[in-house]
Amino acid sequence: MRVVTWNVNSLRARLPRLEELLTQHQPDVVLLQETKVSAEQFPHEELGALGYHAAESSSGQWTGVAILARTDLPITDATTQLFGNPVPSEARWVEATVDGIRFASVYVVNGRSLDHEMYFVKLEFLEAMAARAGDLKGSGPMIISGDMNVCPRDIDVWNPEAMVGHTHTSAPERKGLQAILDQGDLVDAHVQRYGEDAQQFTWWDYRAGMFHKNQGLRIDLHMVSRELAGQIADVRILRDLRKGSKPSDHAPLELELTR
DNA sequence: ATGACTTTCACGGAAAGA
Repeated sequence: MRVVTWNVNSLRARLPRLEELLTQHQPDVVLLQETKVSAEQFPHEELGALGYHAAESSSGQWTGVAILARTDLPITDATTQLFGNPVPSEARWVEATVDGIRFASVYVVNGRSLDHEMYFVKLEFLEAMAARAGDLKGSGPMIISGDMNVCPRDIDVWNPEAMVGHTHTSAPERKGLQAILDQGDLVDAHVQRYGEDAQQFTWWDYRAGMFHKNQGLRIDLHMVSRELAGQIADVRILRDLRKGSKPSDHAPLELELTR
C-alpha cells in the first residue's frame, strides 16, 4: 500500500501536478493539506476522472484538508470533528477509515510568532491532536499525516540558528508534537526509515532560490501506529514534484507499506 | 537584509504562509 501526504498550497492551482502524482505514483491513499477551496468548488469530478474519490474539510480561501482514495477503496466513517480543537471552523482536520486503517489529514496552525495569540492556539491544537491519538490507540492501525508546522529535531532544519526566536522549532511546539507520538504510540515514519542522522526536507521557501540551494525544513510527517511500523517498506520525498511548472512549496511525502 | 515568491479574492493590494 502506498500513502502520500502533500501540502498542495491550493488544490485547484495544483491539479496538473496532482494528476502527475496520481498517474506516475498511483498511490492508494493521498492526504492533502491547504486545499484552499470551498466545499462547493471541491473538484470531486476532476478527481473522479483520475480514479479517486475524497472526504474533505473545506473552508475556502486559506486552509482545507482532504483524504483521497482509489475509487475502488471505500472511505468510511469520515469526520471533520476534533475534540478540543480551538479553531474548529478552519478546516484543519479530516479523519476517515480506508482499508482498515484510520487516517487523519492535518494542517497544523502556523503560529505566526512566539508572542502571537495564534502561537498559543497552535499549542492547543497540538494538545487536541495528542488527545485524539490517545483515544484511537489500541483500536486498530492509525496513520496521522500532514503539515505539522513543527520541525521535530534540529537536523530537520537547514539552519537551526536562524530559527531561534521563531516558530517551528521552539521547545513547547516540539513537546506538543512529541506528545502526539507518545499518546498515540506512533512513530515518525521518516525517523523509522532513515534513523536519527539523516537530513531531508519536505518544504522550501519559494523565495531566494531556497529549493535550488536545498535550504529547507522537514515539517510534513507520516505518524504511523507502532503495529504498522514493521510494515514500512520505504519513505520517499518526491522532490521532482517540487521542481518544474507551478510547484507547491512542499514536496509530497510517500509512505510504502508491505500490507 | 527591511526582501525575495505564490496563493486567495477581486481587479489593487492586503493577508497569509514558514
